Amino acid sequence: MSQNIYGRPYTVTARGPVLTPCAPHDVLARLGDKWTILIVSLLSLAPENRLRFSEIKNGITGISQRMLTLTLRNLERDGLLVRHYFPEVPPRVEYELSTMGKSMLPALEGFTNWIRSNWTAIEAARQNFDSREQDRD
Amino acid sequence: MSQNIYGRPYTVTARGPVLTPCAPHDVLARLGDKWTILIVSLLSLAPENRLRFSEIKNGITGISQRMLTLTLRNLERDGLLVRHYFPEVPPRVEYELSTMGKSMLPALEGFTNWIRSNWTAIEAARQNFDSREQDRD
DNA sequence: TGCATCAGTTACATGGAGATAACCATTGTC
DNA sequence: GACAATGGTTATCTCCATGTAACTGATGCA
Repeated sequence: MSQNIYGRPYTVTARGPVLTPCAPHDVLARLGDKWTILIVSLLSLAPENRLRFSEIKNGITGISQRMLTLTLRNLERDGLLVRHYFPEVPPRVEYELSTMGKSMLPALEGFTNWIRSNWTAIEAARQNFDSREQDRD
Repeated sequence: MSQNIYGRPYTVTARGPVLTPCAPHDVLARLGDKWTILIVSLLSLAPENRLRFSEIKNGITGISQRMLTLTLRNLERDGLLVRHYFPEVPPRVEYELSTMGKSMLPALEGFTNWIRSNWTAIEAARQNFDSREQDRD
């Protein structure tokens, strides 16, 4: 009786389907934070999907050193990118999308294609909603 | 010279690609919050993609009335679902995926399929990373 | 001597997401 | 008269993501 949708197990009861929390939220939460998808996108554009720390910092407007480090650590922890450290002076570090990270790109791109196609509609819906809400007094 | 990836405009400079922040982060942030994707998933399972407030509340373990209301408002604001209000006593309210909301499902499912396929690898990478980090002293 | 480079780390402050719990109006039922 | 059902709103609290800014260490260069 237990089934699966969007990575989430669910059971169909007399009152309708009942979901239990599960995996995909973790991944969506990671990509939904402020910087992760920008970094992944930037690496997807780079030759060999590989860039230095400073190249990423220069490529993403407004990110601080601290947030870049934190976000890269999280991506490395999840196995989505690989950190190559060269103990030179000054030190050099390169970040590269892992095999798993690269395998994510097509699926992610399919979804972001939908976003690109519908973004103006979403913005219009928001404006419409906000202006209608303004009336209630 | 300006191009587009993942909904984000970028320019290729001598130092590599430079991204400017843009739309898709908004949508990923919405779906990456704690409850949104659970609600969308639940509605995608329902007949006519339509459920009552109380049915959603019963279908999602642990969600509070407040967070359900807030998350539904945000989805309605974005035009991803439609709110049907019936002024009976006690009141009845039904939430239905909009046309745009339904059109999102295939792309979203493609992406969550990738997540489902790679989730165990991600968890393994996390454990590996955490145990290696533990050694450093 | 002093400053720049690179890739960070550390300390501190802040806003907002989310949790918890009480309250609301209307009606039907016991 | 008390209570349940429905679909909320409101107040208060906590915690975490994020921002800002200073500091690090080895070396090259002026």
